[in-house]
Amino acid sequence: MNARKIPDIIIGRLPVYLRALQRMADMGLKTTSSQELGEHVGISAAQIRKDISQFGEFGKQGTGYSIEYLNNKLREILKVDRIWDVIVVGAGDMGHAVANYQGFMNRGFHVVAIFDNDKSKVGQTIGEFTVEDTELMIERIKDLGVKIAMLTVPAPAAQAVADQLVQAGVRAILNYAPISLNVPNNVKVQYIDPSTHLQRMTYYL
Amino acid sequence: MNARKIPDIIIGRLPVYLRALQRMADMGLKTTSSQELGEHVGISAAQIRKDISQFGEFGKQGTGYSIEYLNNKLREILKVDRIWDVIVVGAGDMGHAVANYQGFMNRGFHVVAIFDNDKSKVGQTIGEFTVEDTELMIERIKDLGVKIAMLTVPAPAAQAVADQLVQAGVRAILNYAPISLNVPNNVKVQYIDPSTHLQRMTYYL
DNA sequence: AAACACTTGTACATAATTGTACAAAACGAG
DNA sequence: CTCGTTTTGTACAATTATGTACAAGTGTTT
Repeated sequence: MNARKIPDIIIGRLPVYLRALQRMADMGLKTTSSQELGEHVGISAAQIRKDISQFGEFGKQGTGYSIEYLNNKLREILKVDRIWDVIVVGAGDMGHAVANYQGFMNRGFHVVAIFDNDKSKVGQTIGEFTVEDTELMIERIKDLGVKIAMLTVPAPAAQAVADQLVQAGVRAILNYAPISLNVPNNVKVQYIDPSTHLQRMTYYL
Repeated sequence: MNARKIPDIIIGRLPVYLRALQRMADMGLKTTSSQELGEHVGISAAQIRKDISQFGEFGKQGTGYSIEYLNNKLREILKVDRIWDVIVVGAGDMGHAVANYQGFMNRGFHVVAIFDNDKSKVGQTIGEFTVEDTELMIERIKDLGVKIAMLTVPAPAAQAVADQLVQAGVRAILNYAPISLNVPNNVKVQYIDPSTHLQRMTYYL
């Protein structure tokens, strides 16, 4: 695969480039430059060129990058040139919103099931899904072979659920609960905590 | 104020420390150490000590940090030792979830209004709120003096709404729309795009 | 076909971030 | 009160990330 180790900070920028490229492609544009892309995403042109060049020479001097080609390459690099099945744990307001969100289409993800431990929620329908019992979750995840989970349970329950997910073979967790999770080294966690994001901005107000 | 300029990467970690400290305080704990706090949040003890020491000498050798005191200091530094009014734009599934989210309490934020441009949604109730018309948004924001907005509109509408928010005096935007926003330098934006977060993890799968 | 404008990929320089190590302070045990 | 343990805050070193500058390739215009 990729010979040398790519810094995670670069990996973190690639989805942002990809999002902008997909938008350009949707608008029917054919080529772009590091300059133009940089203006869209708020990152310097040199940075973008250096990031992209970690993975190969995808541009052409004088003309820039083919949007379609770079788009495909980035999807390949990020392994979203396929569809990943994803489960949602927690059928509260956030679980509803995430399960119904149409924005995963075309980004490489597909929600296949939603779980909750509240018996009064089990069996309810959310969009096209029926809420399943958390008690059966580990087996279901193993059967489905799902590697990615979104966690929308209350904070006090999050670590216990994360432990179950790890046990079931999940390798990536998108955690909406406002708490840091402890997981083994081979499991990745990303955090979405609106309060944390807001607090990062109030410092500057 | 603070004499020297603090790097943004440090500011970004403070809300994570604060979240862990509030949790410890809720559990009735009185003191902690950079070591212990680091284990909770997954950051090295030295890093935490250095980050905190940017703002003063809040710890005591041999015993560590008073949780209550450090908690208060961080809230002060991040300016969440007060309650900030926040508005939500976009009354879709995500707008609903965000407006009803109870997790902003005790973190320094209070949702005061929700807007949508869809006339069929205007007037509907969401929890304790009544959806207001985006056409009247700028005036309402100015009247309320709101400085923080959460953007949960579809991507194609996001930039136009952001422009209106800036015009109304908003200084911090939490953007749930999957698109990069262009705003003046004195306005901060934070992004929440689950697909982007997921794509950052699939690279490692 | 020469001149020009544009743009990449990278070498090199600069800046920012993180890690290491330790003096100094605090506290409890004996 | 002395010794041993703990833990902070910081000086210094190492690493990582970003910015600058430019040779070289591409296409367009005259």
